[in-house]
Amino acid sequence: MFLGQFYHNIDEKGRLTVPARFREQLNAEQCILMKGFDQNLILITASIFDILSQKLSVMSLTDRESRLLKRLIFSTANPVELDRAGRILVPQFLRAAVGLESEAVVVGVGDYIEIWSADEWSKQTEQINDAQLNADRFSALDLATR
Amino acid sequence: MFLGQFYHNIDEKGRLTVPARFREQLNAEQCILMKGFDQNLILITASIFDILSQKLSVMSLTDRESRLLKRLIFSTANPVELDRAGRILVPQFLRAAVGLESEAVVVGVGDYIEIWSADEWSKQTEQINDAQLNADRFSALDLATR
DNA sequence: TAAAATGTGGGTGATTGTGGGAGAAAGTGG
DNA sequence: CCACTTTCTCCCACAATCACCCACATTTTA
Repeated sequence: MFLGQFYHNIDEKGRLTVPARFREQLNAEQCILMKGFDQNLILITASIFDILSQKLSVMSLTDRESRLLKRLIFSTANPVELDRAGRILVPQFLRAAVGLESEAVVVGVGDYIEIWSADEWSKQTEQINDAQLNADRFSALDLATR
Repeated sequence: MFLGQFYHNIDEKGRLTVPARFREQLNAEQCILMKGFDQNLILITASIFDILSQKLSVMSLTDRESRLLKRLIFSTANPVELDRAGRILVPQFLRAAVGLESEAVVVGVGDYIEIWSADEWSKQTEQINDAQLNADRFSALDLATR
């Protein structure tokens, strides 16, 4: 499980250090880097990506929305590997797509990892920290410890 | 069960001593430190956190609210361990999120533990101790001894 | 009163994040 | 097909941080 948030730099070559805590889970198998559904990138293991792609492949070709979704996922997906220092290379077109320059935030979201520009992430946390909104969201989750 | 409140210092390295009374219950399994729903942090055992994360993990990636909810929970959660002196390391971004500097209050709240900055805690106790408010505040909650 | 437990601080070696250099591979144009 | 530029891959170096250990004063327990 991927948890927490880490502020890391992207260097001039487009390399991004993956937090050490995440590496062990990622190094075991191949990883996919793709565009997310918000202004972010998603980094997932190949096995989780397979689950997604199987769900996509049963969707109908005649449905316009499902074709769009397939394009979004498959056309932006890139296999990536960690180098010896635990970094991935973020392709230029993905950096451009989400406004990633030098400051990035790597966020653990359970089964997968999100990568944000520092600017976009601070916009996110503003939404996340809106207490009143959260009260409503959590009531939907029925959050009890027992 | 976690009961009581304890004033402890956070040192320059961000370490916080967990009250000795709480340690035995926490040492038995891994713990998660995450942002709470008020201006505080929450320390819970992994087994309770798992209940939460399972509800979140089955939610769809295509639903905007689900993605926000996952971010809200997972991005602030951190696995922590007690060092030999019974302390946890509170990540810098969590300290910043709730204004934790040197003086902290560790509060037992039954199934979990809350961590407050001394300032925020005194605001809390003011509310709790405000008799005028308390007269009717909880009337909607059904609390009986049998 | 002695012994054990607790909260607090600091030192040290290992790990982590970051930057840059050199050679290999790939794309480009003549 | 060959030179040339650009990109990528692998390697090393360094600074900052972290995990682990020990020391010590104070409080609690026997």
